[in-house]
Amino acid sequence: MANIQQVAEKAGVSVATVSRVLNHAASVSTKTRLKVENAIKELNYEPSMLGRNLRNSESRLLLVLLPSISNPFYTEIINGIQNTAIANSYNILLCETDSNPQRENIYFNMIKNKLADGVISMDPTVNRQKLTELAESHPVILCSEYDEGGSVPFVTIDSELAAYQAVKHLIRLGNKKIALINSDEKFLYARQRRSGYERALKEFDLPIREEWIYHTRDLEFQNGVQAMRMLLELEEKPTAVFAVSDTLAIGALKGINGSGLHVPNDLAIIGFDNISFSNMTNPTLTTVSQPMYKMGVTAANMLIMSIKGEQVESVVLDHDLIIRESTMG
Amino acid sequence: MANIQQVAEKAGVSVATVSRVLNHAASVSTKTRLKVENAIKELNYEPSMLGRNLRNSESRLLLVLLPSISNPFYTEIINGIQNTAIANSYNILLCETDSNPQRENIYFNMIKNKLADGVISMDPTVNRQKLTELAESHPVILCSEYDEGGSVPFVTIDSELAAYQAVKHLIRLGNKKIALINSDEKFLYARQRRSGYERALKEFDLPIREEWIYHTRDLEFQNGVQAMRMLLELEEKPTAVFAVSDTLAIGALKGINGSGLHVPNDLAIIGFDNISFSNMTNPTLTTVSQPMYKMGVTAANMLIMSIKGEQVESVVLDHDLIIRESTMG
DNA sequence: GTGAAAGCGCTAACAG
DNA sequence: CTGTTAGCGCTTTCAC
Repeated sequence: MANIQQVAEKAGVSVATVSRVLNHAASVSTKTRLKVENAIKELNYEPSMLGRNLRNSESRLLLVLLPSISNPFYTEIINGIQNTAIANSYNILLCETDSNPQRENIYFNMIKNKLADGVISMDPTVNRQKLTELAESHPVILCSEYDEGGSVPFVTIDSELAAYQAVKHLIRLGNKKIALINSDEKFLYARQRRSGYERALKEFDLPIREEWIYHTRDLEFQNGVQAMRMLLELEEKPTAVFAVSDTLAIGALKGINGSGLHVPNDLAIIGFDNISFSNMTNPTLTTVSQPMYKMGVTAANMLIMSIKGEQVESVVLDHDLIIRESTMG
Repeated sequence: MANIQQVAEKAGVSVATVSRVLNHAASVSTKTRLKVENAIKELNYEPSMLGRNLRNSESRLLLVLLPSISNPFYTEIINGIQNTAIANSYNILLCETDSNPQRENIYFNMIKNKLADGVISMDPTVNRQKLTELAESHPVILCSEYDEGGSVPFVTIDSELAAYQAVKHLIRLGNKKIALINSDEKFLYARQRRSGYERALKEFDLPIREEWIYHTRDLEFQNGVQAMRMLLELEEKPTAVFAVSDTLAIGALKGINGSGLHVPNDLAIIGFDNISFSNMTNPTLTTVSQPMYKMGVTAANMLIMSIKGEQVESVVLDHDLIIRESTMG
């Protein structure tokens, strides 16, 4: 691979001039530019980002941290991020942390090392302290999951309200025994969604029973299946289930299908996220839709502003309850 | 952010010594090392990969090109790649091309620019000529989709055989009218799977009817739904369907569920890929399992060997037919 | 309008 | 065992 030196020699100019041509600087005569452009073509030259980045100390790369790409929830967000990034001449680096602190460290170092200009974290398991520390000297945006009272800007939805509305929908359908399939309450969204669930129950004077609240280890389907099995073994079975993610809800659906009970006739289900698969299940899944693409766009725009040194404010976006077959009993 | 110079000053040594400590070179006295390590800690120093990479002309980053992260098929492959990469002190850069040549170009340039050391492409829509050209001077491995008769090493499965076996399974169950939901036959795997489908039919003297072969635009669920609707409108309806991807098969399942027909009693379905969803559908989906994790591991190992300058041979891995409810009529 | 030269942060050869 | 120094590829003053 040719370098700028060789191009300069071939064109019979200095490296400075080649650099000027590359960066579309004004002060190059047409004649010289043509010579340089020809040399570039002939040598099949491509400028090295490494040299450029070192010099400019910017990489035009954005890091996107996510716990796992297996949850389709992230797909649309990433599209939003990616399109916005590209529109601003940035590229994105998708980094799966698998909630592994060691991997996390690797990626944090990439930021510190100037291999990336900023980071959008969607990983709720991320080490908060380290992230906050990083955010003091580097652009960081949180997406979806965030830090209550923290200093790092975020974009998210009102999880408490969304959960409240979802559960209220179940109550209006006549359900009095409503279970919650929650993930680990170390996550803020899990605490918020539980809180919304409880607010709705309280408002309608329905009891909050611990045995109807199941906590899963993570958001894989299988956990939903397992949760549902447990709930169906109870003396007093719930007549409706609110799951904090579609993956869990779909697993729950599977668990019910295996039990001879029918959704929505015997049991109503609501999920959360509106992943594409939630419209493919049988029955289709009622769910809370987050504006995923918009979240991605917003997060990326915030990050890019932050990289430019501008101040950014956190954003709370709107959600929707998408009513489908699983609550049409 | 401190640089190596400042660390050297603080420690009262030369930058070379600091570099030695950073790279765990043997020839540093314990006393000096301690001094340097202290200085590093005090200054909160992190070496810049940019400087290092420029010097070493390596980035220890591997590019992974995929058309879209929305197909869960890629998830496990990526896990395999990622784990292998990390075990060899590489990191991966996930790049969604959306089958967009412009994005592709960006990523190819990253390779040329030494921002990444090599690339694994899983994108069947990738510009073959450009990729082959790139492969002449840079490490490139194809994963899953490959170039027949091309020079770029690949790891894949025997799609023709897998399709043949899947269709044969349907025939053995007594089906004589078997439809194929295929993707665009510009893709090699699509041509191969069709070929396997036809071989099985011929072997049992079953007719190959064009109206039972449906081509989709891409692999999104919705295309499967659409395909199934078309097939169910035929005068002579098929009694079984082989779809070349689970996403299509799941869509087809959805299409059937909406029609009042029953799987597997009225219609059997086989998919391809064994994505995690395929076990969550109702009924669960019979499918061809590709060794996705192993494919990822193999591809990554091949790429790393190739980066080291070693010769690598293409690999064809084994597949399995996973029999589930959708063919248990 | 163009060139010479410094320097971004780091490593490695060489010298001592 | 440690320091000096050149140089990776590029951009950007500063002269001319």
